[in-house]
Amino acid sequence: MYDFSHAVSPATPPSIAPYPAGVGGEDAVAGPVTVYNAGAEIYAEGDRSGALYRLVYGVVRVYRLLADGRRQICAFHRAGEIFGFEAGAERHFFADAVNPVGLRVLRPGGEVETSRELLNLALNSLERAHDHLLTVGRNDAMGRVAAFLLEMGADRDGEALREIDLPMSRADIGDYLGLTIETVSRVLTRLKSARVIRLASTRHLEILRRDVLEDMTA
Amino acid sequence: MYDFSHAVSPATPPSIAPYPAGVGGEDAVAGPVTVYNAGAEIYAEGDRSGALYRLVYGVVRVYRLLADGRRQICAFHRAGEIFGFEAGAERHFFADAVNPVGLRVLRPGGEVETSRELLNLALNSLERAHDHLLTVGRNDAMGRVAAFLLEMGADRDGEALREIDLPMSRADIGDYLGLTIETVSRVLTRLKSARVIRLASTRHLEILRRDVLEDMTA
DNA sequence: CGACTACTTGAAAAGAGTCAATTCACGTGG
DNA sequence: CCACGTGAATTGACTCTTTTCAAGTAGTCG
Repeated sequence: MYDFSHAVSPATPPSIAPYPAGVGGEDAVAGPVTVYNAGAEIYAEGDRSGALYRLVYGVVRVYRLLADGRRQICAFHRAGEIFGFEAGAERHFFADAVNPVGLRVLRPGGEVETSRELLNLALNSLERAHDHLLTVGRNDAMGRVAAFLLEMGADRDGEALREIDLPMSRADIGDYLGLTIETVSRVLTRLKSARVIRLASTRHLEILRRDVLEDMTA
Repeated sequence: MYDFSHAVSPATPPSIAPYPAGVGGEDAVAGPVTVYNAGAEIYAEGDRSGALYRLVYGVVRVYRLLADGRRQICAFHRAGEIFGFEAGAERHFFADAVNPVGLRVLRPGGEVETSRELLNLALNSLERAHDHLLTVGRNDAMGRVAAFLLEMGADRDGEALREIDLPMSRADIGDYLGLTIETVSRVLTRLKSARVIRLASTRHLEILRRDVLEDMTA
């Protein structure tokens, strides 16, 4: 089930930088941009899978929900990224908008080239999943938050950013890293006290000592 | 980019069984089986990627090594499984034989069908990675070990097995689950005391109460 | 039989979680 | 424009789990 009721009709398709070019390349016949409000669901577990999405702006969280309400966020996606890969005919994940989001639905044809590019995209997703597993599996709370900040503190080309906007809540960060919100908060406070970061406000920070963060990630 | 440049052209498009079907089906003109001793390296970080492997028998561990010696095992592969997917031209992982292993090297051609099947295989790997992330991210020690036992206590069709052989060490299990060997050992002892499992020997056990294990996984 | 490695067990310490109380930030309405 | 209410974030005190460090035991291979 796909609820578009909250989706506003696309304003103007913002032009975006070329990158994982290919499927739904920018210059190609780009479909309309669908817009979602913060918190709006993009797809849910049980939905029929198949469609892929290219994020034009905003941040999307992809997650699983457990019977007891616990949540594991698998990934945060940002502008330019493509998400929505699924192994089966049905979705096993939920995806929704962290903040206002605009995206394009990609409708892959059956061409050779497309299939290859899909493979590359899937392999990139796989790599990210493994990186994330490493973060969660082999780091203490400090290391996980450090890894998260470094991830958010780099643009898509890996270029380091000094200022970071965190559109997601502490709860989102906790569910991404396998920590409680209290622990996330305490770690950020410690990093602030140690002058590794500067917290301009709760959702906006500056990295003062990137090297220290990198050392924590191990 | 997925580099097929070194891939040899496929002999005969193998007929494929339904499921993670595919590339290098058993009955097709299968290449020679390469044999590895326990502990032998199949590939290493930095090796050129591209080749895929189909495991004929034995268990393979795929892992990452950190600068300080910590290790994160991403997956254990068993007979029938295909592994070796990588996003770049170079491998980011190590793979070696847990016990004596036999495998076939798969050489994908560039055909449409092949590329599609590769995509399916990659998506299955992705799904497994996400399952593993969930295990490690949202479970305590008991839950992780329970999930591990259920994983090892099922054959490739998901059929439940009562008796389990664990070819891997406690250290392997710990590095797979993000736990220390002591914790793994203690949890197994607790499960034994609670008569959830029976430990015939350190590497061989029997699941007495599968339902209890399932409840722990949440 | 002896040496080596894997595994188990125990006690103490560290880390993260839980519960609870504030504090903060922001949007709403007076 | 300010007061208030709501949800988010922080902080504190305490508990519980897991790690760490240290023996000790069991298996295995020569």
